[in-house]
Amino acid sequence: MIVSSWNVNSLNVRLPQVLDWLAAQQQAAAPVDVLCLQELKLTDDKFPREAFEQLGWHMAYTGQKTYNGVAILSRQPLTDVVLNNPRYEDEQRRLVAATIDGVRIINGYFPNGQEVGSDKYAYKLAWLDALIELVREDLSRFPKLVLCGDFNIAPADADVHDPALWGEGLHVSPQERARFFRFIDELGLKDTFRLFEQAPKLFSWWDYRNLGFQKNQGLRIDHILASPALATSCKRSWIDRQPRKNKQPSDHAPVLAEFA
DNA sequence: ATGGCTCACATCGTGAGA
Repeated sequence: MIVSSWNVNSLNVRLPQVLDWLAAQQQAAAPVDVLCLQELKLTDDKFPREAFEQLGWHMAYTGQKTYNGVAILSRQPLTDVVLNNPRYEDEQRRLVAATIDGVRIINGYFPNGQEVGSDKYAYKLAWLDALIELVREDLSRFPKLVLCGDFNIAPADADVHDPALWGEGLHVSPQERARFFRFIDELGLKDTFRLFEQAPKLFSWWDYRNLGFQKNQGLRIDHILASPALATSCKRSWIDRQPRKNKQPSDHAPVLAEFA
């Protein structure tokens, strides 16, 4: 099973690119089985369900106008679909979970946080705390579990193009990183990307401004975490930079992980 | 160097993203 995650920054704008990307993956030796999307920026009635259904995809999604919105597309049917975190009252549509072929998939668009110390930052931390409890609970029911999406956290300095520049700011602050590592150290999840030898300076997001992509001034903030029972079968984990080279690209690139 | 770009909006400047 290949699981992928892509913050598309408006599914309205990016739908043709998503369809192109999926078609290209179909040509690969091991095609994508699951695609988790974030930042749909559209309400459920505007979700392009038919476009995906025609291609045989099953899906679950929850969206809102202008902001947020998440979806899971799957070749196999989804069961036990949960929209949002039942443990956290939230107007913002940031979480969708489903079980696919015995694997629990939790897809999140984690809050940005805007600025360390702001109200939105406090919301980010509280949202993370509630997610940790949700994942803890799900792990007891689903030994094979994936937590993926746009975490808006760069876990380590290796995930930052210029650690000195970013300092302890948003996406790299100790409080955000501490929560990321609770998934790892406390719940036992593995950052699939770091299970393998990787080249330096590989990122999943680059600022639109100032030629960020061309200069590779990016962050690795999109992640695929896997439970211990699943991580043992992880064969590779990588980032597909290709779509970031598209005309009118998302500022994020898809991340992928293959499980035997 | 905090801007620069891109998106959405009961748009034509503003807020948000990261």
